[in-house]
Amino acid sequence: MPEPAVKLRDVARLAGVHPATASRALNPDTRLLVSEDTANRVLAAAAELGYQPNAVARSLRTRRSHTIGVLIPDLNNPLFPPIVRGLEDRLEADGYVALIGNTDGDDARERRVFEQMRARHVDGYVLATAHLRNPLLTEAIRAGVPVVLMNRIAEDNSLPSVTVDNERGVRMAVSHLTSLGHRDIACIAGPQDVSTGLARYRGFRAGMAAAGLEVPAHRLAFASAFSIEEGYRCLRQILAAGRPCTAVAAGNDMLAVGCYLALDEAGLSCPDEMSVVGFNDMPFINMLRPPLTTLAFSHYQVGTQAARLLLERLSGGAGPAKVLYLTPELIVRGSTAPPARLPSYFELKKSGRGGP
Amino acid sequence: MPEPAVKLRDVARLAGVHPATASRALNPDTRLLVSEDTANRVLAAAAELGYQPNAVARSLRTRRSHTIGVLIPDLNNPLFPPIVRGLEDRLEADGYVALIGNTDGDDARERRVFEQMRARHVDGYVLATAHLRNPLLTEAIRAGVPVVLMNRIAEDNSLPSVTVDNERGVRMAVSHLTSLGHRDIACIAGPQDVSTGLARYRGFRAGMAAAGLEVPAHRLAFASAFSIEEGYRCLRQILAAGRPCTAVAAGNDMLAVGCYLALDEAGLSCPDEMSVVGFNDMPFINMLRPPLTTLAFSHYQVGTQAARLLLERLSGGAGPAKVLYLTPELIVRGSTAPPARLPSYFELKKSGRGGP
DNA sequence: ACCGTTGCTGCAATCGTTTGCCCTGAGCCT
DNA sequence: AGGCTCAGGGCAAACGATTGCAGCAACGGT
Repeated sequence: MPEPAVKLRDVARLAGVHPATASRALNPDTRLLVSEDTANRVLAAAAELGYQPNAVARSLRTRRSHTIGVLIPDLNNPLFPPIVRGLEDRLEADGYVALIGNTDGDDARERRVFEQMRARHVDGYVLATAHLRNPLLTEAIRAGVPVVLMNRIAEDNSLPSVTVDNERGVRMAVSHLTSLGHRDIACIAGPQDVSTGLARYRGFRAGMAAAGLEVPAHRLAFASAFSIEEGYRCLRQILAAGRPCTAVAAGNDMLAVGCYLALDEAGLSCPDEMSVVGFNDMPFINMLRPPLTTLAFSHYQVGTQAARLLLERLSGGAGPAKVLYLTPELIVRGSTAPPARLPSYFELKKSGRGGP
Repeated sequence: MPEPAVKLRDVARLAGVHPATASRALNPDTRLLVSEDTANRVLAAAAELGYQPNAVARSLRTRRSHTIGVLIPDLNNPLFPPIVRGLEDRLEADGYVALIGNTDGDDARERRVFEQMRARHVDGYVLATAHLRNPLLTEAIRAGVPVVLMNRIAEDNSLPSVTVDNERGVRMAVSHLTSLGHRDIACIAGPQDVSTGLARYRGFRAGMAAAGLEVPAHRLAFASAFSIEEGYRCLRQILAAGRPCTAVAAGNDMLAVGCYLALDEAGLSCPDEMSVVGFNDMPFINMLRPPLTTLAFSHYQVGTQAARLLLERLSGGAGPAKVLYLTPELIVRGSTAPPARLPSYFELKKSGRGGP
């Protein structure tokens, strides 16, 4: 027995006023248009009936759905849940809810989800999937819907975004490694068509240059995705080159985890024979053995800040797009140590250790 | 320059028909009410204009929002992202989207989120937060909104739900431990007011009974939440009792991770001095050292099945509530091994090892 | 005493779709 | 030929809120 929902009409009737008046009394912005006396009567009536405005009807009339579309690559990536939590918590405070869409890095799927959201008239988008050049962006802008970028930024800084200072982070990582005594440092760079991949790679080159170190091609690999598999593949590739190195800077923690697998397979121990440093300080990454040295920033805050930027736009704030950079913090854990005094593992390998 | 959205009226005009006719032509269920000829004209017009129906207006009229409210304790718990993905993927196939709400195990917050969703007229709920007795349940049912339970079940099986066979899983775990030679097995049980906590504890008792083993009170601890902290606290408590045991069955993987911390602190090695088994096979749990022996089931499938059950209800399927039990699979990894031949660590402890 | 102002409230249109109902014309049967 | 059914499609009323406009009192100023 579904109970009939109480609507504005009922509240108005109980308060003895016209629905229009009730509407004004209920909305804080228009409350001053009605006398305090009737406003109170309406409020009381609404409370008594347990009135909940019909969000759908309201959206239709006001053309605001109080819904935000959030596009992320994959919720299963542990980086995203805290970010999403931050977003949702902040949005909720302003009466908005988030619609989460996973794109799996697939352009077609991204477009589908985007359209779905558009049909539901989301008031704005938060994108964590933006490639450096992304047709969706121009499309959304043309439709007049505010967009905020998270974690990644647009080529020309033309959109509000919140991200971590990636370049600086990797420079910190490199400087940590060199101060431990490493000179032969490999790099597994992320995809170069997203801003994080690019900026971190630039950070690596800058850090190495600042230390006066070379970056030979055989110590460099480009992952096609920020995934464990790619990290594994890339480190294998570097090891296969047969030239010694004592540390590797990975484009993010997932790639670093892939490195762990490749090291295991090669029978190399971390950090004794190879130091590894990641980026992101994902949840649970500190539970690995060895716990990963990485660059941390508040994921939750990325979410709340992105929400803040978007809410600003939604409430009419115009002006130039703000780009927020969070400062990363180097968290030194067990995966980095001074380079071994032992003969390089490449020598050991030749003498039969290290397995297939 | 926001471009004006194309609406049904425009399509109708282009096709030279009345909006009502266009509506019927566009809806596959009513298409047979218009001649094939006009239907095609309408379809063509819609395609040409890139018509996207206004979901809000439709919802208002049809009283179906094609939105599902999903309540989970915390997205940050790695168990949930795959479940949510399963849900979303399955729902999307039927044109539904999910609204995710995190309750943080807080009743007040749960109620707020629930109301929020009700105001948005969600067509159904999927709850992963259900306590054995939950006022929200009766409320939703009274409002005539279908509800499906995930991961946990209702006291009396009165609601459709999908869960893993918890009791059986833990019996498998216990039998694995006993077959390794363990006899002194501790248990860290989860909260007893949720079905998972209760069923797994029952499974433990059943498994021990089947093996003819005792469960003394000092080898039993009840966690107040499925958290790392509680796991840590509980194992500490058991170790503090000073009575030997060689294995511990934890109520889920989070509790097991807490056990790892307690063992580290006590200077005990896993699995040499203490075997640990978890439940859930959370993402990344296999990356720990040692990799955790645990009970696996497809989280993704929990989501898809829950979605399926709900969609069934939404399309009018009545009948008794189905309760789906997935079969767990024991994944043996490095955290379990035969009990040590060494003198019990409790002896070692007395002789000064094992820290403060 | 009259007029303008101000403060409150009601009226009705509107947002974009869906759907019950009615109308029209064609086809068919007797 | 008349009356029947029936398919096809238009009309208009919803769904439940918001909001421009107008009415209407009370009030104050000259």
